[in-house]
Amino acid sequence: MRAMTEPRWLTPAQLAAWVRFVAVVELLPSVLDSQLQRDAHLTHFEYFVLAMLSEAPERRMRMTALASLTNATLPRLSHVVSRLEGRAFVARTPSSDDRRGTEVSLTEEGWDKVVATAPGHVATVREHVIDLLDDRDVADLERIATKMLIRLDPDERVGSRTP
Amino acid sequence: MRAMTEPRWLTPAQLAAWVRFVAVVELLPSVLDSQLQRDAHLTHFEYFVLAMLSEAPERRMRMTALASLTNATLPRLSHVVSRLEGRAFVARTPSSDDRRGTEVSLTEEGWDKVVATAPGHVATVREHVIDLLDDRDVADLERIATKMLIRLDPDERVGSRTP
DNA sequence: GAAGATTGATTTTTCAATCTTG
DNA sequence: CAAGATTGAAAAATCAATCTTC
Repeated sequence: MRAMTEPRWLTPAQLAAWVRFVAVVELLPSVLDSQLQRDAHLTHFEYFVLAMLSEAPERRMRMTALASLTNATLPRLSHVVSRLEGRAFVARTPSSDDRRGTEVSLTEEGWDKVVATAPGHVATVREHVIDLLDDRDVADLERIATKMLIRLDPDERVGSRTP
Repeated sequence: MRAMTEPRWLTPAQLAAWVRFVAVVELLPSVLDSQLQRDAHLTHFEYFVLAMLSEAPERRMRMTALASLTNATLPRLSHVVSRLEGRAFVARTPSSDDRRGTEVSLTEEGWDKVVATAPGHVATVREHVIDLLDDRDVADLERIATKMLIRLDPDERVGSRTP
């Protein structure tokens, strides 16, 4: 085949953790999507976009900033924003300072949608994830997820919050 | 709106853990898919199907069993198996005992594909996840993922391995 | 009627251009 | 030429039937 420096397989403990973790990664999105689709006709990603906008100053954000915040590519975000725009949940306006840029803003309808949808979504998150974890688990999960993000998302300076 | 018993929001600690965890869940699949797509023209799910088959007795399995093992729905698995069949990595044969059933088996080409692809995939898993975690992290991750699976996947009796 | 599985249509994501402004 | 963003085509996942056998 090709010259490979003897692949280092996972130890039994690592493999056990990986197998379960990857199962969670596979299953969690469909649980979140199902509830949101059923109760609000929204994918989890669409909801997340609206939620991030709802917390932004003036409820508006540049496409690139929103893409980074939602861990999405720009093409993906652009398509989703178009869909949300068609439903009147967001509006696009050209950026005033940089004329290449586009700003997305949450409309009144969009805000109402987030407000109406959030409780059911949080309940799902609690039911399937958070309420199963005690305080120690939560702390451990944050520590581990933070470590992973350093490599998965090198651009996002994980951990540095400008207060 | 409707009668809701005051939504219980997440505590700051829970929210911090959730935000990071959900970012990992969003980012990890594309990292795995990218490497496999680039090096083997396989999605992560396709690879996982081949890998599970490669470890099964006789390298063959019923569709339903394989769907359960790969955390997928039957329609999804069926489409993916069709694609893999088209590439001659797997073959379908009617089940001998239950004539409703279908058995999928890994072909020689499929086996070779897994053998050739596994090292690069494990390297990616190490680089982006496992090598960032120390022994304690790995143990914590398995504990937490196991708790989550109990709710995310109620059918799979997590934790009971018949030796 | 339920279990096992497949199929076709719809929806969403990804990929490769493309366009415009800095 | 890089950065910001969009677009349309291609690939994949989901959803709602459908079909066969138990």
